[in-house]
Amino acid sequence: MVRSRGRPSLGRQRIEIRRIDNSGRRQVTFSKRRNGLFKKASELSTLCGASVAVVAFSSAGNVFAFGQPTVDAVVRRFDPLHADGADPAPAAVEDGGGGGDDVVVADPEELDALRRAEEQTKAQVAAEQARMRDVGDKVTQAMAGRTLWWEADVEALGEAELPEFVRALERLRDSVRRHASTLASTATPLPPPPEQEEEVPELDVSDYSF
Amino acid sequence: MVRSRGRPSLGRQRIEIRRIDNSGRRQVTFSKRRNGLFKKASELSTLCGASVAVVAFSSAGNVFAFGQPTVDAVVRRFDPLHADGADPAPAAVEDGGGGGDDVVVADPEELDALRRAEEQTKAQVAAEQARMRDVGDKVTQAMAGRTLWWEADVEALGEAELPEFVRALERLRDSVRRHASTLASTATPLPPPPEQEEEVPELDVSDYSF
DNA sequence: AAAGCTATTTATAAGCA
DNA sequence: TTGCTTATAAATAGCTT
Repeated sequence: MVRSRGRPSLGRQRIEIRRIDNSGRRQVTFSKRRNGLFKKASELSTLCGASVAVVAFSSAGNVFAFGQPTVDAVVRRFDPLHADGADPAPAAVEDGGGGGDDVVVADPEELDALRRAEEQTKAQVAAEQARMRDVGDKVTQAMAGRTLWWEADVEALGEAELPEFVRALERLRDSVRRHASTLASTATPLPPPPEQEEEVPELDVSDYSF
Repeated sequence: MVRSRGRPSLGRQRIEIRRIDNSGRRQVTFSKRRNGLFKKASELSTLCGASVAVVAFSSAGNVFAFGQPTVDAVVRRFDPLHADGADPAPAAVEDGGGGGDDVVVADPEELDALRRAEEQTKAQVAAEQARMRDVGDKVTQAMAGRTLWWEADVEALGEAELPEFVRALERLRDSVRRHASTLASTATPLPPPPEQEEEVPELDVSDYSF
C-alpha cells in the first residue's frame, strides 16, 4: 500500500495496563515484553553485580526463564529451606492458565514459607519464633475474612462512580504490588546479624492479599 | 543556585552495560532499575495474564522479589522437583542470555556476596521476622477499629511505607465522597456477595478485571 | 536512602515483509 | 511466530533538594 505521504506509521501508541483482549496481540506483546524483561534483568545483573532470576509462564503455559548465574542458584538462595512437604495452608493460587480477569487471592504460601524459615531458625531464635507465630496468626486471620479487603466498603459506597474508582484502584494495585515487594527495604532497628552493616535485607511482603 | 542559563541538566546519558565501579552509584542504579524491572514484570503479568516471578540479590546480599501470583507458586511450577510429581517440562529456558545481549559470568565479588548471603540466611530470617511483626501489628490494628478501610490503612501504614498508595487513596476517597451524595437514588439489582446480607447496590469489581 | 527534574536513550505498539 | 520500520511512550543517568 502506498502510504499517501502521511506518516508511514503512527508509531508507538499508549496502552492501558490491563489484560489485552485480543489473543494474537496478547501473544505478540508477551513475546516482546518478555524479551525486554530479560534484557533488563541481564543489564541489572551486569551493571550492579546482582544475581537475578526471572521466570515467566505465558497464559498458554509455556515457561521462559532467565537467570544469573542460573535460575536454580538464585532460587535456592531465596528459599533455601523449602525441602519438607507439609502444607497445611491451601493457597488459592490462580496462575495465568488462560483464565481471564482474575482476582489474585491472598497467598498463605508466602506466610508458609516464612513459617518454615522460622522452623529453621527456631534453635537459634526460639523466643523470636514464638512471637512471630503469634503475629503470623493475627495477620492471617485478618486477611482470611477478606479476600479483597476493600470489597466490603466498595459495596457500601455504591456504583455511581465505579469506573473512576476502579480505574484508580487498578493503578493502585500495580503500584502497591511492587511497593509491597519492596516495602521492607526501609529502616529496621533490629539487632544486627553477625557481620553486616548494610541496609536490612528483605523478603517477600506481598502477602497483602492481591 | 542560579543555573547559569544553560540546560538545567544534561539529561540521561548513555552508559555501557558493564559493572558500575562507583559503589554509591551502583547502589542507586540497582534501586532504580530494580523497581523498573518489577514494574515491567507486573505489567507483563497484567497485560498477558502471565505468571511471573523475579528474584534479585544485590551485591550486598540483600534479596528483593516480585511474584504474580507468588514467587513460590511460580518457582514451584518451574521446578516441580521440590514439590512432588514428575516432569519439569522446560519449554524454553534461557540462562544468562535472555535479551540477546551479554552473557556475563559472576565476578568473584558477587560470588562472595552470594556466599555470605547464604551464610547469613538465618540471620536475615530473624530480621525479617521482626519486620513482619512490625508491619503485621500495624495492619492488624488498623483494621480493628476502623469503619473506613482506607482511612485505617492509610493512617496505620503511613506514607513512609506506602507513599504512592496513600496519595492515590486520598484522591480516591475525595472523589468517591463527592459523588456519594448523588448516587443515593441510583441503585441496581444485585447478586449478593458470598457472606454478606446487605441491600446496598452491588459493586461488580470483576467487570473491571480486578 | 528518598523525591523531583531534565534531557536522552530505550522500549515498543502498530503495521507489514 | 521472528524480524524490520516508524514515531511515540517510558525508563532512567546525572544532579539538585
